[in-house]
Amino acid sequence: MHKTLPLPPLTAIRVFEAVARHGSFTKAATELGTTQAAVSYQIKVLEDRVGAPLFLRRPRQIALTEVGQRLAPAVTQAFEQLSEAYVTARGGAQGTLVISTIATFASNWLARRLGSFQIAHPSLAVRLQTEPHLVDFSREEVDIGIRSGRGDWPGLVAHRLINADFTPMLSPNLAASIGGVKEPADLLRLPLLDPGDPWWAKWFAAANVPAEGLSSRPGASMGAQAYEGNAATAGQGVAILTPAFFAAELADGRLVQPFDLLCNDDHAYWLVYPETRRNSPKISAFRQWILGEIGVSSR
Amino acid sequence: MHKTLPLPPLTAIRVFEAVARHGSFTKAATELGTTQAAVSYQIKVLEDRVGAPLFLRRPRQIALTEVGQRLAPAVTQAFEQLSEAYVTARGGAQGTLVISTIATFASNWLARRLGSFQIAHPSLAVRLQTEPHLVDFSREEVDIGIRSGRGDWPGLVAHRLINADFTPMLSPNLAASIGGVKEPADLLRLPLLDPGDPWWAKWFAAANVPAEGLSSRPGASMGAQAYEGNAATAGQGVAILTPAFFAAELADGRLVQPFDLLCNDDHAYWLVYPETRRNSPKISAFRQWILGEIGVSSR
DNA sequence: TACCATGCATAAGGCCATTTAATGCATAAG
DNA sequence: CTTATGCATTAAATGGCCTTATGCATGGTA
Repeated sequence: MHKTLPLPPLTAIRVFEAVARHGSFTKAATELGTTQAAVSYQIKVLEDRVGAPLFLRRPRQIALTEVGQRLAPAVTQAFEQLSEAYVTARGGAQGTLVISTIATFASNWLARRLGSFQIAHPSLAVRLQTEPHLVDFSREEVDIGIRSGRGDWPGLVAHRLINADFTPMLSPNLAASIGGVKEPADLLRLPLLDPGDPWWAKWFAAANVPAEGLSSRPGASMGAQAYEGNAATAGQGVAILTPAFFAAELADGRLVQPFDLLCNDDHAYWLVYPETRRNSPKISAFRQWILGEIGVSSR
Repeated sequence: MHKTLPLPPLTAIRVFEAVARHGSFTKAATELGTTQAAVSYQIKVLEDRVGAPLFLRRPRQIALTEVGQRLAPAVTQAFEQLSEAYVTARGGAQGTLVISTIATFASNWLARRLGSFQIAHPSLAVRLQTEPHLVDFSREEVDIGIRSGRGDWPGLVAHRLINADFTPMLSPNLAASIGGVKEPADLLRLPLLDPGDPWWAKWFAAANVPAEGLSSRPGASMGAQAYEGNAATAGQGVAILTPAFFAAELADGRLVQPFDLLCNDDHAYWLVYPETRRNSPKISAFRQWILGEIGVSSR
């Protein structure tokens, strides 16, 4: 077993490296953005530690001693390696954006638009992972999250993206099958998708339609808007959905929203990330992009 | 031209290296001889600089992030290189002792005894260089000097080795050739080596012998005691020499010192080295050795 | 389930390493 | 001989870093 010799102060080594490279205290000071006196001091510190002079002080010029000559190349190399590793790490840190979100948002909103972000930031690799729970940024390697909630997470910055509004939606054909949906109560004559969803009760209450025993009605509980939206588009029933997630279907007529009445249960979808990383370039880039997208789509 | 990205604080990098190696803030703190809080602080500093977390904080355990994984090996390697270079430089600095002295001292005193120093310090390589002038330690790569003078050099430590006493010496045969040298004036009947040397005038004055026109007497001016000593041993004349330099010749009878009268001109031989290097191991070793030798030989 | 041990985060405060500014000194250049 | 360059040195100011103390979350244990 051998005891490791403690390294001399790294500041001194860094200064030495610069001096050795320039062959001048003054020039090294300039490169390091410090004063010649500080350089002189640090070299003295290092010489004390090494136990021998590192430079010969000739008038208007210094020269490495043998000891200095042996030390300098290795030190320079070590610093180059450090610098390279740091730059690489920093680059890598900025080159991949990991997004954690929930399946609904990913498939109904993000998937369609993410391409424009990647085109705008070709050097950024995006890794999209869908997870059921809000990620813990201190434990998982995730840059940003998109989650529903109230926007009050401690330590996190949260930007409201879209409200979790909901309203019934169905295919035009299904509506026509009963001669059109004129008033809320008409919906009860059609199969409801996932009738046990509390959103139904809430919406019918807001519409002043008595609707008991909803949960006992037949209907599959699929639990994710994406699936229910597909089912509704296929004409299998009426779904209660968030319009913002089905802007495309509404625009091209695959789905219709028979009533303007929107409900919401106080939740919204939020973009979240740690406060401490507010200024990370890739996070800023994504924030700027997604808020822009929201602005566009809500017009 | 590319602008070099300034490295993050090296303290933080060093701490990171230890943490990455141990996989623990606490253990790294122990290795570094500091507190866990300091480690936590430095890691945070570095994470700010890199722009991304380097560790995932799992309960009772941390793990490197991808960025951290990319950074860690290179950093460890760089520090190993630094450490190795430092140890090597330090070893080299302590492994060679450069002595600058004058020819007389080297040949008449040092050469005979240096062997015992090298035996006592087999790992120390000794480089002996003879130069006419007192070396400037800040300009020449020299560890210690041996010079004559008054011992009052600013910035240097000076140990008095031997006094530059002088007294006439000659071979026993030469003395016998005139029936023995009984009193100082007898010397004037023999050839003097380098009669122009001011030492002769000084010594005869001290001996109360009138001796004018010494410099006009024939005789070679060799200027170095070593040569004059040899000439005297060979019986070519009387030399005025420093007894300490000819202890061996006096001991075995090759030379005799006819009179006890010693003169000196206020000079002495000194061991000198920079004050700042007083504690350098190799300098201490040499100082201890040579002062010991002086003690022995002056007994 | 309650309690204890482990490990990292955070806040406040102090200290010392480092820096700066000013000056001196030696030498080379003009 | 004068000027310019470059390093050394000093004292004083600064702030980065460390320490102490405490909190928080988790995992192990009775």
